[in-house]
Amino acid sequence: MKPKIKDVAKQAGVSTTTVSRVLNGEKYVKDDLKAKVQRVIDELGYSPSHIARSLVRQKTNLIGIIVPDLTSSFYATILSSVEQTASQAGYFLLVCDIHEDTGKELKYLNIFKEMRVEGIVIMHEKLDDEIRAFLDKLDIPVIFSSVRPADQKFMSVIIDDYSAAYDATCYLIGLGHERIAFIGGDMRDVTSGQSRYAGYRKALEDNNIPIEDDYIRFGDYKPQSGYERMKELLASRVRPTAVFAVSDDMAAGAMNCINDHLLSVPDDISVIGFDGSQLTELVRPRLSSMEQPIEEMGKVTVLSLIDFMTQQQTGFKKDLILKHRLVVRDSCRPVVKQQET
Amino acid sequence: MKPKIKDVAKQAGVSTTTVSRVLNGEKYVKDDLKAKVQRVIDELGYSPSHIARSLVRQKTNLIGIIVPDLTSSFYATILSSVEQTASQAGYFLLVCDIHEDTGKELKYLNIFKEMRVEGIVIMHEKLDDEIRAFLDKLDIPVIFSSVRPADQKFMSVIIDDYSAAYDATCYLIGLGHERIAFIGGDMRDVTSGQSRYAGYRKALEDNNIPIEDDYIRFGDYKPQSGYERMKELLASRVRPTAVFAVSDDMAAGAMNCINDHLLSVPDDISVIGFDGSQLTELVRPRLSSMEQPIEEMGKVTVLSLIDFMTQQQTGFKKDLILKHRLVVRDSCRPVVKQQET
DNA sequence: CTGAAAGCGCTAACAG
DNA sequence: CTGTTAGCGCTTTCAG
Repeated sequence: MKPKIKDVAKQAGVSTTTVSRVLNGEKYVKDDLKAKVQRVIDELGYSPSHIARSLVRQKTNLIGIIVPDLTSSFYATILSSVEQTASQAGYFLLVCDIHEDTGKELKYLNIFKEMRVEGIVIMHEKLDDEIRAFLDKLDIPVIFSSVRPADQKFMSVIIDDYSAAYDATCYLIGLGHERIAFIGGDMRDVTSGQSRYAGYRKALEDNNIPIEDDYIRFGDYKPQSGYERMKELLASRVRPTAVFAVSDDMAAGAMNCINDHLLSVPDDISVIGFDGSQLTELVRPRLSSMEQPIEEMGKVTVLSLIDFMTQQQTGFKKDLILKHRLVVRDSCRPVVKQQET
Repeated sequence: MKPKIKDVAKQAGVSTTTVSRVLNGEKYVKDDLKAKVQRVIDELGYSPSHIARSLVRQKTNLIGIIVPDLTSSFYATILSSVEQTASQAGYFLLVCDIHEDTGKELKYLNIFKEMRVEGIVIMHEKLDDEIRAFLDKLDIPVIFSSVRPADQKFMSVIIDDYSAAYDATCYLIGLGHERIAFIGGDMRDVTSGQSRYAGYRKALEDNNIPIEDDYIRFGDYKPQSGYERMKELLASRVRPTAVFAVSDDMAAGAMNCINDHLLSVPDDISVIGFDGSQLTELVRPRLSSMEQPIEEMGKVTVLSLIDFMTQQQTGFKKDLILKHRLVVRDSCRPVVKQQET
């Protein structure tokens, strides 16, 4: 089998303690001994067992992460940034892609616990009671990234989704639009569902634009749903002149739908997305979007989590609000006031 | 601190052995004892330490995976499928995103070894000598996914990239195209670089179409490079009538470039991509592409790896070749023979 | 059916 | 500077 520290010790004619010391780069080992031990280690191809170490050191250097859907570039990009930051800090990532399966989430949370991960990041917020209960009595630091569950108990790294949606809508209003349709997300999501919807409504209200229920639809953040909701929107008695979709994927779907109906973006209808994904530069016209600082979000998530893990300060937990930013590209244009009442 | 098996045993008035037995669902425990132990476990919120278990059982249930770039939807999608399959089989994933950093790869390979992962999947093939040497003397099963390093020593799950590229090119030829440009990948990649390039050349040769060096460019699989290589291609003395890009991302970039030059896809230039990513349905016109069975690839990768891990049959290692498939969408059209010599 | 005892591979006092 | 001695938390013979 694999060589163990004992084998190295015997082979080098020293005690396991000494081997352990050179392994961990401690001083107080004579240079010649150190060299000899190192040579034996290389010869044997010895590699210390992280497992045994974890057991005695009570430290695994593991972080567990729960992603809703790796197939989505938004989550994949955060994950990438999270991995980057974690590995730089000497932590390793145990990844679980739940694919909307709550059962799998609970199972993994349990596994994370058994694995003695030192921290957990969660990227979705549809917490059912069972999971909430589990999290409540869990003594491992948990941080939410890009979402914020209703409970105040957890730390979150997010943008101000309400303001971001408000700002996006105001941008459209500033361009002269009044018939502004909204393609929202899942209303069970407080962050990306409810908050963005509320921001949209508030913007209209503040500008004295009546809210037209017919212009409001909800999708699942994916392109296909954007396409289909847009199709419904196009069937409205009076067509909207602008659409705000709360994900770039849905916005892209909506754009395609508009095109397939022989209408033009932005000449006939302006479209604005949300997220600031790579897609914005790939579609034509390029998609204006309310950008989330995705990379930074991943980075801040891990850094805060590690902070939380090491400081042991179970009290003080605060949300971290990152800044959103409107990136104007080519998919929106001032409304042509043709049919002013 | 966290309760341990000893605490449960004491609390329930039994030995740790008994607790261990109910933990592992063994029979030979009286029902009343089993019930009592279970109750104590719940009360204490006891969760067995996977670490300690791994140490004694010599089994970690861990699989390490090395991804070149999670930001790419191709890899993210495979990863998703890999995770799905692994978790169903009771394995957990330790993920490393190397971001083209060979140093990080070696570091992670070492960590995987220390972690005693039971298997490793690698999704890129730029193996430098150091990594190759490391892999050679590693006694953990390794499988490559979507790529195949030059060495015969490793198992790979791939498509036949040569034939796929050949077929894609023949499709264009079948449409009457003769001025077919090629936007390749990294020629250091044997699978997606060299093989696809060779397939392209062979298809032209077999059809007696002279190979025009001016029509051959190489990018890095990303949209931007597709855009830029296309720009060069458009500057050719005689414009190509079709372009074969070896990634959908580059194909999409090329399409945008063509559009930005006020030319039309497919009226002026046909474009075919490679991979079969979600992007193909998102761009307009929808992109015809040589599709890789991405989901299946992830699944087969894990299943074969586990097979390899458990069978311990170090001999028989064979590549698994999955089938590619041309998916025709709207980005190609028969050439208009206007300037026949 | 149940428990005592011996490790899994390593580190951490504590002596020398 | 170096080695001895206990464990880390669990499973697993081997008796009873």
